[in-house]
Amino acid sequence: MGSASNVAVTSLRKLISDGYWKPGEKLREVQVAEILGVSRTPIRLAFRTLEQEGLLEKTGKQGFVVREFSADDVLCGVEIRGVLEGLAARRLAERGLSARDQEALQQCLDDSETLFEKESLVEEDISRWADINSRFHAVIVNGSGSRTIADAIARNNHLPFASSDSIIIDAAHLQKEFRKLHLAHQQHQMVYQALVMGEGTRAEMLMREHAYIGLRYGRLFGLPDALQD
Amino acid sequence: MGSASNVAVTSLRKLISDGYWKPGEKLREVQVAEILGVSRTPIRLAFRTLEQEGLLEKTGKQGFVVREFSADDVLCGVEIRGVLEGLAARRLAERGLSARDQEALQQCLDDSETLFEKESLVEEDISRWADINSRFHAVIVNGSGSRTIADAIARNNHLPFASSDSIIIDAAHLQKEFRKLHLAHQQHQMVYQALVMGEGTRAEMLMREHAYIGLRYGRLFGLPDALQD
DNA sequence: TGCTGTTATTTTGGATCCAAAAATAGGTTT
DNA sequence: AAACCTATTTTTGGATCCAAAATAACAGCA
Repeated sequence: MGSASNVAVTSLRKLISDGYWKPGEKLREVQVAEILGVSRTPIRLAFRTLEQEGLLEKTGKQGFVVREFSADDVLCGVEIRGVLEGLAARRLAERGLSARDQEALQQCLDDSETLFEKESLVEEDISRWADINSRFHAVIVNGSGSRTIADAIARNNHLPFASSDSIIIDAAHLQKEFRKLHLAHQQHQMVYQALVMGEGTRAEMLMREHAYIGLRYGRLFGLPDALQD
Repeated sequence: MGSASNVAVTSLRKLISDGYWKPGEKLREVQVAEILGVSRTPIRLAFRTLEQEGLLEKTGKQGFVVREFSADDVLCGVEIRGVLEGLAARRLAERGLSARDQEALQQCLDDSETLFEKESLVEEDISRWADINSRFHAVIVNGSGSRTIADAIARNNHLPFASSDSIIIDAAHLQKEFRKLHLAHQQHQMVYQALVMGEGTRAEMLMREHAYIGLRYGRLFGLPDALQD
């Protein structure tokens, strides 16, 4: 188990994402300390980290409040991920894929291929897809070969709606979601093609476009309908 | 004057950028506390902030060390700014400039126009240009209308070589630098044209290209010669 | 000499304490 | 009823204290 301070960061991130406090609501150090069963010190450290991540912000007055996000912020978070992952993909294509990377990506495509052989999905397929998707993006991000780029993407991913992992699927309508996930898979295939052919500009463009598919699952964030489908 | 903790962040940022500690060198809390004349508490808070900004990193062992940057990291920092400011410019062009924004940009262009009417620059012109350049970029970043994008750019700018303000001019060769700054000015003009005409894609592309001009002054960061001119 | 296990010292992480700043409540005046 | 000033309570920021972890120093041994 990690230090109390690191635990505080992750626990707080979850509490905030789960809506324990309303947007704009102030967090009192003593209250948070009691909830997590630690003293104020690790909480104060955690507040600084969460502030940098963009989940908290200083008020004009005193203390920190949970950051309020608009539908446009959600769109921007996704677009930021698009341009950054696009940058990573372009670099990967231009430097050339290692055999290891190419295999890993191929494996992702094979895995999702078997997933989509059926006509529809069952609930547990969702987590299978989440895993495949996560691996695919990780290869590209790390494949940029730049820690600076990877860090920038990681920072942006702290916004709970911006990460490529944050695709939320409506389990009640698996039939409808099938088409959408299948499209995501096809986009992965196209990106893969561009990467192995060393077409950096095309890989970048495809990754930028691919980012928007996350928005299609953004109903929970109050996106206008026009952006949803 | 701000709180001791905020002072610690800015003071530490400067100390690190000035090379007080070598890259990879460990920072001891008590030592830093003595240097800045405060207790360990604000230092510990500052370390967290600086870690998020990317100037410090946790070692595998214990404590924080100053992050070491490669020439490629410098390139990536600049490219990241390019895609993010490009995103901001595209949004600004697509939503349309306010009269206020258009005036502010026009004023920047007018100011630099008078700067480049002469055949060469004197030393104080450099700070004049730095101010103009800073204002120009600020209008575009804020013009995106998205705090999320502005924050992402601000975070990236914490890398001391990535900010658009970090153009370093060799005062010993003002004659040679003249051409480079003049090119930057011409790029500003092109960006302005694209913005007022509402050509988002072109504005984005021009901003991305414009970012690279910072690299031309990157000698101090050990960039390979091929990237310099 | 080189290696390993043990002890001593340093350094960090968390809790507590205290003072200063800020928010709140209450009462007064207009 | 609204604005203003004051007093009380709350909350934060910084310093200090203590324990645990980690690093460094050291002795014993192959």
